[in-house]
Amino acid sequence: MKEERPFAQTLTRLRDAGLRPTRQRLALGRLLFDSGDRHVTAEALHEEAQKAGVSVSLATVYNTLHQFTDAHLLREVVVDSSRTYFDTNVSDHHHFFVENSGHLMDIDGGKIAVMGLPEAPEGTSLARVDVIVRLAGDPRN
Amino acid sequence: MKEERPFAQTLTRLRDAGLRPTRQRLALGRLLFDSGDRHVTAEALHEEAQKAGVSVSLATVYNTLHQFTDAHLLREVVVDSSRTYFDTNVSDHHHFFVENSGHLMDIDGGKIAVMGLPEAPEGTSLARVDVIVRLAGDPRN
DNA sequence: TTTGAAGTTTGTAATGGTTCCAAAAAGTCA
DNA sequence: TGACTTTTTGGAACCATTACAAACTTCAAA
Repeated sequence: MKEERPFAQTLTRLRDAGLRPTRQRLALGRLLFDSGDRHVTAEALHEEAQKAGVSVSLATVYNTLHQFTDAHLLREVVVDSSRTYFDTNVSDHHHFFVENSGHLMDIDGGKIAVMGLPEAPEGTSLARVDVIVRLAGDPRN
Repeated sequence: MKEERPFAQTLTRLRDAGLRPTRQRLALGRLLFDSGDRHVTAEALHEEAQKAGVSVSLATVYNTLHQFTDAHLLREVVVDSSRTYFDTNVSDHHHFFVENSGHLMDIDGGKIAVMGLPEAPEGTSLARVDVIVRLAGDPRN
């Protein structure tokens, strides 16, 4: 159960998604998937890549995040109209959102149940139910 | 139980909120509150005002929407990162969001119950729980 | 291995919703 | 009315995101 080769895991994910394993996608994939569940913005990931010594343009970060999202390797979380978050956790779950710090935390989907949901109106079908628990942050932070 | 004077209702709301009843605020207030629950974007309300023959700048529409929100006459709904919706329904409720048309519908808060919510983490307090039911829209629309 | 077509990346320009700003206009109250 | 405060306004500025066309990679067939 040890990591054989550094890129092996991400490489497989990319192949399965039909995405060419380019240097940039591999590097971003590693940053995103090699360390548990994460919530990132494009800007933040870009900065992180720079710091890790990986040269990727911001445009590519955006492209990649969207391609990963289309391939269901990521999920977009809409909580704040000023920026878009991408979540590496694509399983059934919800979020805590700390309003003033912009910090996101997962809430396991198994823990929460939404009762009494109305039917999807005529001509539409249910795509997803998002529960966002908005928190007033501690001003001391 | 009839409407006495056209602006009376909005005027009272403004006074109660400590907002001066200017021509612009009265006009926007009427558009917003005189016809049931509504979900508007700044651009849409601006256009609507123009069509109704009310001259208001877009900047004022933004200012007013925010002031109304601060005064709890409106509530902001975050469902789509590309635009901000304002909701004239400030009571406890949730939303249907039709993903491709951008259409929002209220779901009465009494109908839905969220079970199993975790406690707010140390140093934060619960501000609000938003349930967003995302719908795949009918492509025929 | 070479080659060429298709897919990717990149810097930069463009977009679009929203906010900022300082001057002009309107509301308030004695 | 006059003096003062709050609002409104048009236009510039902002900023996250997207668009674009040129340069660069990838990949598989020859």
